[in-house]
Amino acid sequence: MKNNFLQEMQDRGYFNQCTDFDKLADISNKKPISGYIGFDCTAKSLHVGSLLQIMILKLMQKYGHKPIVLLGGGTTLIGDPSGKDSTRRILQQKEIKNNIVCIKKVFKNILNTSNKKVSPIFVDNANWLTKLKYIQFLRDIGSQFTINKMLTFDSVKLRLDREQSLSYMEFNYMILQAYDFYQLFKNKNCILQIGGSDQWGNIVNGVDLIRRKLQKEAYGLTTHLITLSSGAKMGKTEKGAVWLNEDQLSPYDYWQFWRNTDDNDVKRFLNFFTEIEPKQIDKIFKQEKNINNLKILLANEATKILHGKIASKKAERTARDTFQKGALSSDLPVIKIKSNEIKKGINFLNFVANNQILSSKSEARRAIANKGLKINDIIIKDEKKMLQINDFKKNSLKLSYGKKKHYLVKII
RNA sequence: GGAGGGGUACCAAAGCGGUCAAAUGGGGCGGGCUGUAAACCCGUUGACUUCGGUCUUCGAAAGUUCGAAUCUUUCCCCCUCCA
Repeated sequence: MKNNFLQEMQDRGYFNQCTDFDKLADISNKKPISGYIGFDCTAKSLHVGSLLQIMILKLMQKYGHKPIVLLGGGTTLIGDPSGKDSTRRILQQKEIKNNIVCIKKVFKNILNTSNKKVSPIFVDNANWLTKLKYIQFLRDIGSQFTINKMLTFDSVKLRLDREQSLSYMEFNYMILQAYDFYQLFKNKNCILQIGGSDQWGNIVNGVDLIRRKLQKEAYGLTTHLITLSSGAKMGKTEKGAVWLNEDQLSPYDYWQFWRNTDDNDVKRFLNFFTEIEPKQIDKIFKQEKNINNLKILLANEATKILHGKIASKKAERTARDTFQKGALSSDLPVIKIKSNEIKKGINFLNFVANNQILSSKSEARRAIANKGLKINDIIIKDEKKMLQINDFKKNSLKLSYGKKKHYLVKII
């Protein structure tokens, strides 16, 4: 059985496994379906680790299916033990609510919200989970699960094998996730749950629960977890985690993240994180031999999806100006200083520490000792340096920390 | 509830009265090489400093001592076995 949506899932390398591939293909050939993916709300923004999942929601839209975005306001109160060594910090409900508001923005940027047929539905499982009655829930839902089976799931087993504690609270996570699927199946006619391969157990539990309680078939599908060629964890820039929200990571830094992709990951990432057709990607790879041009393509396309065409172009231009021409570019982060202060001279160490370029004066001293700080591409050697008016050209100077972090200092 | 083991920097893990701001490895950061890549090599990794030092840190608090991550007491937390 062939289905365009699932075919592209495979072509792009998203697809890992499915509870019943053929039947799912059959159903989605006949009519548009609804599918959901759950997202954690532990931070104010998602990061690239979640981007693959969002791309899948986008792909559903492409083929006319309806994506449901489940923001786990309820499950985040508990914390998913999958793949974690220790219990996470427990967040307050208020904090989670705020996180949800912030996280939603990204989905609105990336997904198609104008076409009513495929525009995403947002749900928050706090709406039903926080209203559960304990005894009733145990009788209705808890009775459907056996501890024997639950103990065999990796999320539980690995923790126990490594002799790390797993609280009863976390142990319940998989039941709640199964219950989510059950709720969405009943109320939103959602027949599919998608997740990373580490979610397989949780997803299967949901499918089982639906079968037992409703005698109906739901489907689960998982994606490969992204690994880097280097084996490192994906999602780091010069400035830390790769957040998707613009206020946490600028479009320029986001662009830079993709620009710095490992050679061996470029092709996979073009498939994963752009909308260029897989066949087209093959063709481009045959034509373009300069890997750096392909990285620029990746950066442009990926940034376009999240921040839009204009921001993407601007980031590319800034990168070209700073790296290739060594010139000042207006899109670099700007630090403003007052003209009367600069006339007196500003202690450079203080300046660098106070503007969050480095976290302390000691660190700044070290950076100078390691030849890491530059003004207008000239290495600073003297830690007692004072910033002076003659360091500036036309009221501005380029301050660099390392090779990739640049700032524009302006006199106002 | 009983018996034992343990809590050290971002993580893992040594140290068990002074030479400890604390070995080593990983991670991070900077430099070199290069292609804004990988690999590799070098440096660095508490804060402040007039570069002489000073201050804060080894689960928490109190104490012994000229001197404590190291010894004592109390408390908190984690793990294993038994009940």
